[in-house]
Amino acid sequence: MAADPPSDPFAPLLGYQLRRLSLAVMADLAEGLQPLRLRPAEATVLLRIAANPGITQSEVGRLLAIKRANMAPLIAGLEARGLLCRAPVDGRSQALTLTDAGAALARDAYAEMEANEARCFPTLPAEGRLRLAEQLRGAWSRLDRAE
Amino acid sequence: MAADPPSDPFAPLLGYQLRRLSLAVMADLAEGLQPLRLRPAEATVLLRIAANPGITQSEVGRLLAIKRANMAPLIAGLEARGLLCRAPVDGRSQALTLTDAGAALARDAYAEMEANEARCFPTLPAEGRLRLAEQLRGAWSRLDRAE
DNA sequence: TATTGTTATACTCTATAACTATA
DNA sequence: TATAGTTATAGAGTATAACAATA
Repeated sequence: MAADPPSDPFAPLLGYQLRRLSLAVMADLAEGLQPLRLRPAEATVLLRIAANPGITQSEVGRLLAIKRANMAPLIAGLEARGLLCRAPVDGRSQALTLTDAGAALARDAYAEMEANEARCFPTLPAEGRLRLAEQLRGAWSRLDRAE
Repeated sequence: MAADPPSDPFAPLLGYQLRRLSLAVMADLAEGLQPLRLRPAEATVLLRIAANPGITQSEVGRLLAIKRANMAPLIAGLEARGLLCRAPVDGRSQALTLTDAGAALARDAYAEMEANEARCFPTLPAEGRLRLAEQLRGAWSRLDRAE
């Protein structure tokens, strides 16, 4: 067996390293959300509605980069669990708001996300974390616009 | 319509921002690899074998975090296209090496990955890119070990 | 014409379980 | 017992196309 670790063609590739880290963080988050019976995508939808009561389904999709076609079953599932309500606003759009149960679950979900951050980035100070988050946000924002 | 953009609960969450950026970068890469008829996972396997001729299938999986069960059809597909060869090493393991066509395609794939990096991170200097890549690698390496 | 929401469907990657064969 | 490879299957997220209803 060779003692030398082989050269790694992916070491300098930010795209690859980003993906590996993102997958590891998501796996930790998915596990943490399991007791709440929420998948990561469902949790983000819940938090988005909590932050924007009355937002429409397609606007949630635009903000979270989830296609309309994929929003439909997501919202239907959350509604079936009594976590959110729909109220027609103009005949084709519906305003989404959380029920009390939905709001409570959203709070739990956010607490879990913060716990996930603490588990995954224990050494990074809060300041550096925020600055890095802003950099990442700027990068994908530019890319999404370029498409 | 409200003029104020709503508060963003995800702004400070590194996990969320990492995921959005990773998805945007991967989408760009997938598009760039399409002319080569390679999916991102196939390209990484090809590059890993190019860097480690004679590596076994399960070792590739370990290095790339791809489960054995998912490696099987991946390798079979690449072999069916004449991109790699298998040579038995001990009756249950097989050494993987690229054919000439596979090696040529791996070079093209790596060129595309570098082009992808240039498109996605145009402002980041090479030095900062490498330092960030190392940080990300350290982070997921720690997380993978903790599981 | 454009937008909202929906359904159907497919693709990519990941996950587990179970099996065979070999070490 | 542990490992290598395989098969089958399921889950999660994403993608496109097409449709009805509304603006």
